[in-house]
Amino acid sequence: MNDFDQTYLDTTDRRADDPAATGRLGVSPAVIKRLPRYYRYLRELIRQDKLRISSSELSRMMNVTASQIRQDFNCFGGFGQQGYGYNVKYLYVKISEILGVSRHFTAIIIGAGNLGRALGRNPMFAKRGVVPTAMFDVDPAMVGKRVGELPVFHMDQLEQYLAENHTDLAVLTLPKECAADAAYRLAAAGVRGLWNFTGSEFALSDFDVRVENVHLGDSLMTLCYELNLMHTEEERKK
Amino acid sequence: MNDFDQTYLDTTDRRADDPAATGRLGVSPAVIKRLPRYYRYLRELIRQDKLRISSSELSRMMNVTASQIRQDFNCFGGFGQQGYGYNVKYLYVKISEILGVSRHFTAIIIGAGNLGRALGRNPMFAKRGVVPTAMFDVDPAMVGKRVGELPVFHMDQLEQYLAENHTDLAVLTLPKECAADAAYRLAAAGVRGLWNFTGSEFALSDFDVRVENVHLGDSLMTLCYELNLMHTEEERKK
DNA sequence: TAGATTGTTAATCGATTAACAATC
DNA sequence: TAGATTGTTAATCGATTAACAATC
Repeated sequence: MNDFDQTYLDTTDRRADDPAATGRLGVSPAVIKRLPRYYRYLRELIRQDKLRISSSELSRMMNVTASQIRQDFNCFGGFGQQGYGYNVKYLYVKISEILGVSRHFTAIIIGAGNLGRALGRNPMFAKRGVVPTAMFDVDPAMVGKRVGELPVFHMDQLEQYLAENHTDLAVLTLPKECAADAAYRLAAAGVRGLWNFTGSEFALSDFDVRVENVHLGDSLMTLCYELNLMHTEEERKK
Repeated sequence: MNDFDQTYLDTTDRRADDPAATGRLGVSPAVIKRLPRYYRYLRELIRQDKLRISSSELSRMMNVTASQIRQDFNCFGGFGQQGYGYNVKYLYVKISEILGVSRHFTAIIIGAGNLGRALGRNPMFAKRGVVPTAMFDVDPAMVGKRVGELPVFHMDQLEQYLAENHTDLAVLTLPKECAADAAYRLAAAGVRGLWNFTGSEFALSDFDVRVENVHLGDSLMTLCYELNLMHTEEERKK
């Protein structure tokens, strides 16, 4: 570690009184949605043993403007140093903190169908500090089995399980029709985040719960739109 | 069908000369990303046998402004009728056309792991007019088997298969490390769309290929950000 | 010190919302 | 015709980019 790194890393909350620095104040959703991508690229830079990076170098890698990168990082109080750039590890740690990677949130998966089982075995959770602890289903053929490391319980045991095991978030991979009911039960039992793959859009106005909807079908359709556009244009040219 | 419907549906390309009407001219990505959601809600309205809907009624259902709905639909030339609203079926057909649902795009799945197999059995494709035809993998234990209806071929057979079977898009569910290579082979063999679940971001500048990246991990992390924020705020209050 | 690069303000761009005239 | 609701223009809002002074 060179001299610079020493001084650089010694930035003990220079702006603790600035709400923006602690991530409390409203950071725009557009910025939030970009943070995980920064996280991925920084992880890769660390893997490559890169110590520092400038906003312009990162901008070339990620295909965004250097301006945007600096603006984004500054929403949280400035992680760089003029004339030097950003210390990769420090930046990675800071973004990890903002994203709660080190909190090690616990998760359960509701619905042990194809998608639920695929997600249950996915290393994605571990990479992001999320710990899956169990799966739930109503199918007697699944209940009592294990999916990878995860035990599969019956949905009837949900409330009991949640009372005994602190659970931060639930992944919803059950049929659309059961989604709203399951979401209500989870929220009522104190689960704070729902990662919703069901395609059902429900309201949980009584509870302080965050819902992240993943509409795989919507994503597929935007691709189909592009393909359709290509076809239409080609036909027009003829 | 009432009198109105008759006249209404008889709108044979009133604006065929207007580029916006045919969807050729650049429609903003923000609008495109909302179309699949309209598609879903309209499908539901049809299921409920609803014949007409106004922008304000739809706005209440979907939690967006009526203004936005009218603006969005008007990017494609106006599907409504003053004083009446929108004919649900007509609107559904129009949006389906824009999204290419009736083209029946063919798809192959590259990577017969957990996620690939889960997607291969997912009814999502059928609902959106996409027809999966085969899966590919390098694992001898999978090659030759079937996943649901889909035969699993070896990756070595990819080019031959594509030469013999017209394929519009490929779903990438193989390991990150193999993604760029597979993407290049697919593009070179004429596949026009890639639905990329690998987390790898590759450039295919030599080809006219559309790539839709699905970063499940990024989605999970934005949820974690929200949860982390809740925790931080609660701790602050204490 | 001189050079580099951030942090930050100002300018631009795009997307959303409001308003209302057109018209069914 | 009168009422309703779109299509469309104008106003607002937010997000991105450009520019540059601060500073390491």
